[in-house]
Amino acid sequence: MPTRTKQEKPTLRTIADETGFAVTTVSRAMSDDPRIAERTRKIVADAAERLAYVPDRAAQRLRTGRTKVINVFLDLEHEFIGFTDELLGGIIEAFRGTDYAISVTPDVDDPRRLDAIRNVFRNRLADGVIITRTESFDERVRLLTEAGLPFVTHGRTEFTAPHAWVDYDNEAFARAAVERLVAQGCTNVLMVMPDTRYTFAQHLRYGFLSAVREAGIRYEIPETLSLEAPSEDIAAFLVDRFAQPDPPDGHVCVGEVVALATLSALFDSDLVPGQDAKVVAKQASPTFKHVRPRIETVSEDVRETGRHLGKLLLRQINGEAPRDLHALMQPEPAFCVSG
Amino acid sequence: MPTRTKQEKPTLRTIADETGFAVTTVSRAMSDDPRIAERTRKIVADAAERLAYVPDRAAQRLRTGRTKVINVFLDLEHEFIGFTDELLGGIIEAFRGTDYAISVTPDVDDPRRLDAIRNVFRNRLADGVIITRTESFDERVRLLTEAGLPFVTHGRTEFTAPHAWVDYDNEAFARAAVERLVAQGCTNVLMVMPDTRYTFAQHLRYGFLSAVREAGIRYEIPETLSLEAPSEDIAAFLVDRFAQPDPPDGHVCVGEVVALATLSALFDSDLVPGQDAKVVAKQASPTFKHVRPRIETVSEDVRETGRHLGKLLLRQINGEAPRDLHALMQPEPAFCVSG
DNA sequence: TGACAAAATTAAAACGTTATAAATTGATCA
DNA sequence: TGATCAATTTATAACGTTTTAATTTTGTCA
Repeated sequence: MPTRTKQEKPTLRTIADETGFAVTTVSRAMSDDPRIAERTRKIVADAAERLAYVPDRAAQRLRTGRTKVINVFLDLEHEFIGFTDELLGGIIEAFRGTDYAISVTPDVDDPRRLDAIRNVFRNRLADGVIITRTESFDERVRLLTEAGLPFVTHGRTEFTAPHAWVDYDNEAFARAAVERLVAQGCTNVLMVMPDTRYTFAQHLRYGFLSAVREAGIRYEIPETLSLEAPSEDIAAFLVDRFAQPDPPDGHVCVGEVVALATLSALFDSDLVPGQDAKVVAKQASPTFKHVRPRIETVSEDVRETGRHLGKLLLRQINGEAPRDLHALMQPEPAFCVSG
Repeated sequence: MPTRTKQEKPTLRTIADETGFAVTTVSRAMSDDPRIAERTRKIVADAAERLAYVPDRAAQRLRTGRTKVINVFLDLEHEFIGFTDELLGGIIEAFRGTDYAISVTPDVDDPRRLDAIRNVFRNRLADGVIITRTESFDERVRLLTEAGLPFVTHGRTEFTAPHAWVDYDNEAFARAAVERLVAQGCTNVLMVMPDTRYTFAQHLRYGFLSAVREAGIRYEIPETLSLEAPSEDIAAFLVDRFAQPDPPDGHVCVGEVVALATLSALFDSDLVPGQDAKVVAKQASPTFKHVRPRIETVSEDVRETGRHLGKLLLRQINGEAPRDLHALMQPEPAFCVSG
């Protein structure tokens, strides 16, 4: 048993007794309230420092209603390479130096997803929320807007009511990817699409189709397959496709997992990437550079995206209207248009 | 403005007024206290249901000192493939159904790392802690033990005082990997080691060396290089090595990133994996199966690891002594020895 | 019937903070 | 000198829960 006397955790009361001021005065002094004399604030600050006082979160939260917690809903079911790490890392970076805690909740893909959101504001679990994999008419957005809880979405919606969002310019990505394939002489390009309920599916499709039409080449979009399918299924589908006549000679890969699946399908079909078919992929993780044979990539800075998500949420919590809180991340040179 | 009247959030008080019982009685009834008559408990439960009552976390926390928060320290700096997602997913799964929130904090690799831990118990931020990348004599473990805060480590330590941990049997992994290389005829195997301060480095080394000696083959452990180095550096080192005489003909890769780096180095040196050199890698993500050419892998079930971390922490919070709270995850068949 | 214990309920205090309203102090002015 | 006002400080009351120590009600038995 250590000799060290079990000393009480210091509270405002402790400082009050120590300095002779009232608890109210100490509380005000701690928040640099101008009503408290400069000299008093100094005395209190010194005492607080000496006693290693830290305010009690629970008490503050009970009294003020502010939780100092941010809730992030993350997709922990689908396969990604480094996406979650980077996004979370960026979000956390944005809150560094503040006293916010980052709480993570799985964003399950079923009706319970709305209950999880309701739980947050019914139980006052967080001051702000970040959601990912946004859909065009996302029920979560509707719910959060109605509840008046600050939130930022990763991905846009098609609601008229404004809300804060951060998105990657997938239209520009798809366009750029097709253009690169065209430049390499492709005449029939394939892209596996995300489920149409996600807003970014529309952006991708638009960018893809307009670039394809502009170039006057053919394209394939597998209708029976989505980006959310198990990557084995995607690979199997492609192997099957490659065995049929007139296979695509170019691939736009919207993520690293589908890129790897595509490369494996080519390999397993005795086709050589870069020769029998060109591949352009969206790259989000640094690890991807080790993939061989090398393929062309268009990069997405996911960590920066996370940082924006956090920063915009913070601004909204601090009172800014969500109307202008947007950031559209640009492909390639990590350049970003921020509102 | 919605017509819906701003109705007050229901509290114990609301239920008390509604049912005619005292607040104390309602509180006890809600926690199924046997001192409260069965009939009363029913009445209160019904009222709570009808009013959609949820207890206020802040008030509970202030009163009881219990936060209902778990703090997970995560490495968000190093490159991984799917590791963080899976571990976090497993941890969250373990707490599903409880009302614990999972809070994530970056585990920075500098002196501040201890401040982050201190912050947790000085500020009563969590009821339990999970730490990763455990070192043989980890200061964080010392600190947490002294503070008496429940915690589980991912990775063992060499302290005599017992604490809860979950670990992967890296000794078995290294041994199995070498044996597989030997079976394929390798005579000079190379392994890039993690920094020696991490406990699992000792386990790897021991398994690796004993298997190598047993087989009577040669080995290489680059001394100037660690697993934590940027993966480009690892690839560059290997390319350089391959240009020198008597290159290794077998590789044990402790992770997917180093495996990709190794494969890229082979490719860039015009060597063919599986032919000029065999590669065995630890596989933790499902995505890795798309890597071509196929290499042999030994799998690690990271999600299951996360689940164990969470479950053991929960048991410890509920009063079990940490002495027997261990789980050693076995390679390959997702088999696990749990204490 | 009253006494007494057991069962059921309750009032009051406390956790540590902040907001409201009131009280004190000191300075200024007629 | 006393009145007035601004500058400081303070007592008190919440926030919503749980715990401690009472109090009331019910049931049992002589």
